[in-house]
Amino acid sequence: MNFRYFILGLLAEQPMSGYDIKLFLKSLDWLIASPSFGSVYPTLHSLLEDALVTVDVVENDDKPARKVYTITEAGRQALRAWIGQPLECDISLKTFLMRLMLAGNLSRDELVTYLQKRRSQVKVHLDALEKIAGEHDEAVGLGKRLAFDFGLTAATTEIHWLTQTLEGLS
Amino acid sequence: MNFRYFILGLLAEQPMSGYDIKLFLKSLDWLIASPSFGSVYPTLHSLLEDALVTVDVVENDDKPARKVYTITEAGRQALRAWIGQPLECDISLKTFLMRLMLAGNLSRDELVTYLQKRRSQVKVHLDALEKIAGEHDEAVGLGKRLAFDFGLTAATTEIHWLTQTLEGLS
DNA sequence: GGCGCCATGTAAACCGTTACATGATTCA
DNA sequence: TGAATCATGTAACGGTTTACATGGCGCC
Repeated sequence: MNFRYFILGLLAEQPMSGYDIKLFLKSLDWLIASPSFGSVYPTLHSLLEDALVTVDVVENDDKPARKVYTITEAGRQALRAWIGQPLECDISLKTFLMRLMLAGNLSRDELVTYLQKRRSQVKVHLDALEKIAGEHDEAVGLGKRLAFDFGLTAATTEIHWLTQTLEGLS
Repeated sequence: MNFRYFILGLLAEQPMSGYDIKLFLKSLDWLIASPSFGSVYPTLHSLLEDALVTVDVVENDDKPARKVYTITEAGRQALRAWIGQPLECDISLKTFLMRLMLAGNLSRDELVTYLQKRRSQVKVHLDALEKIAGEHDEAVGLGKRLAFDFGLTAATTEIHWLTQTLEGLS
């Protein structure tokens, strides 16, 4: 949801310009989401104002100058605080993946806990979906039936993936 | 994304109050998304203003009065226009599922075309993901590797589901 | 010359959330 | 008495998109 910390997290791995960030995010469009330039640049300005990043203007002879942003120590601290905060009942897939991408800032144990928590949350929603899919059962329109079926498949797959990933991690 | 037409689509199946809609959407929270009351009621007012729905105030003795909204012929027309419009490069999973849920307004052929288009779009994104996952391969952080892996699994599963569903439909 | 890419930025509009207000009923 | 559910609504706020503006380079 909030790209602010995701962008900060990307800068924690390597300094980037707003254009770089936008391009990378565009390649993740399907997986996560791609904010527009009109969202990326102001976010960067805001991070700069809060001293979580610094800028270096890199001049190029043939290409326009680039503003490369680098994370500061305060930025790393803020990032750790954001990543460390509990998952609540958040469960948005996009947020899960954004945080997962920044798992480099997590210890192995923290990552395991994160994935386990996600798994239990998906399980809750799978059970809930099974229940309402059972209630609506017949009579309900074809579209709803298909959508419920897709949800069941997606949730089951995610739980399976989480279990396998957790096994690979231990 | 835009709940306006999704809500209109739900009303096409049966008249509902804002509260009913919110409850149903809440049960779909994980699968699609659940707009708040502060979003549902104004949307309903807007639909009413555009004469796409009508209201009936149903008084109850023990419970508060409910405002039950019913779709009009103009509303059905607007809904058909929305559903009929091409998918562009939209591909947001939520939008796909919202439209899928309203498939009752589609002919069998249109539904098949819709699912086929979705499948080809997911395939494009699967290929793109495989490419960037291959590029980043080693060196890239654990988090990114996991996220890419999840994306690959999710996309593969969706394509598989679409293929099976299409087979079941013919 | 025109198109597309690189690169940055701003302002208005849009859509949604959060937080509030109201008020009746039921249950502990 | 207080909390929870039912039921509707408004206003401020926030994040994002859309649409614009700028400007140089390389290619056909």
